[in-house]
Amino acid sequence: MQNSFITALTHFSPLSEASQQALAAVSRRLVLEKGHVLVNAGMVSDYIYFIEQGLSRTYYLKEGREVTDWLSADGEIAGSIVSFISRQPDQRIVQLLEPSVVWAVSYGSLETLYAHHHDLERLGRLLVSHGLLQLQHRFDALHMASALERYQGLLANRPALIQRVPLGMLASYLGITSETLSRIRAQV
Amino acid sequence: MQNSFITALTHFSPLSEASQQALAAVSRRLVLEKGHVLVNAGMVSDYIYFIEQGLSRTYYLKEGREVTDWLSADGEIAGSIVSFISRQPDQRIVQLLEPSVVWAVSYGSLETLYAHHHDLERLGRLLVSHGLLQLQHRFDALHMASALERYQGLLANRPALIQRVPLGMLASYLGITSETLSRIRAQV
DNA sequence: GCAATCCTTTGACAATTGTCAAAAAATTAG
DNA sequence: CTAATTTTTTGACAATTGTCAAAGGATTGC
Repeated sequence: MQNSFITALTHFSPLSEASQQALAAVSRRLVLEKGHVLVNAGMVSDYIYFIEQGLSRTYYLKEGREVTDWLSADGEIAGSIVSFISRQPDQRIVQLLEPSVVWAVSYGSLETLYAHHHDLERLGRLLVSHGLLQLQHRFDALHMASALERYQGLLANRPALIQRVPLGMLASYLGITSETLSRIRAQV
Repeated sequence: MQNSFITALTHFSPLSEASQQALAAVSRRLVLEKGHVLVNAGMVSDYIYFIEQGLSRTYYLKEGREVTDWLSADGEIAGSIVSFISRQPDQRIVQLLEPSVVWAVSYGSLETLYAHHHDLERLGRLLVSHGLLQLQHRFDALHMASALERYQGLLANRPALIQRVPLGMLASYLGITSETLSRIRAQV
């Protein structure tokens, strides 16, 4: 077991030596600068990313404004998940907010690996399940919650993001405006 | 291929005869009345359900009010997904809104099937992926959207629900109050 | 290091949505 | 079928949040 990416994955589910090597063979490690765009809008995203170190933001434009959909930091998965899974174009853009080290795996190579290695297919299922839990948790945090509750939830669950992500992006991540978040911050 | 449940699943991914039979052997078909509680709050949910016909609502209490988290109709999966996946207790309750015919499969039997049938593990991955897409779609529909936009989104995407689900439940499903939804309906 | 740019804060005000209460309508149970 | 219960609608008002504009800070690039 050689790299941080595969080490992190095996914490979800064990992998045979063969599977680890096959996965390592199709993963590429990228050292990228802040601002680099991992996925552009309007295309089918062919890659999924694992952030060894750094920070990415997934966002889209709604009525000319950027809406932050997701934030991924060290040890997490990043990408335009909807497009990657559905194999359809999507308007989401994925951009690095910090200089980052990421691992990239293509959809096609994953498909091949899944077909040949049951343990990787299982790992894939568990990773998607984990993603679903995370998304549901995020959904719950916004559902029927006030702007203050949303901010407090973020503070409780992902405090590091508050330091690392510009306020405007955090605001739309929470489904509120920058002005409202700025005022909440001033009060609390 | 004998039942509607397995037929629906094979539309996601093909299953060998052996897998189909193994799955059929652990699935139970239930004919239940309106109001029946499939999953109670505070416990680990051991079953996942497929609704052959009918309608279920997943909800929880927040400050004494019911918050509708999910609605599942004919041909869809129902249950307390968070608890089922995480194997942790959850406050969500799943209740039938109509007399329904559902198929139930236990977590334990699914685990066993996954371990022995790669094609079922793949199907599981694809089902969870599909669930993730649905949840993301629902999230997007509420993110940075007004009450009117949310209602119009529901009207566009799941018009049947508006006929079948009481207004109060639809309102909290959309993250708004009953009064607001009632007024939107009166205007549009 | 400094100018230019971008981001955040603050203010004034408007729009949206929530709250509480009561009436009207619909549904349920006997 | 009718009474009881629950749900939906409506009204009056309050609270929250959004919008626009401008000032103040911070960051970036040369």
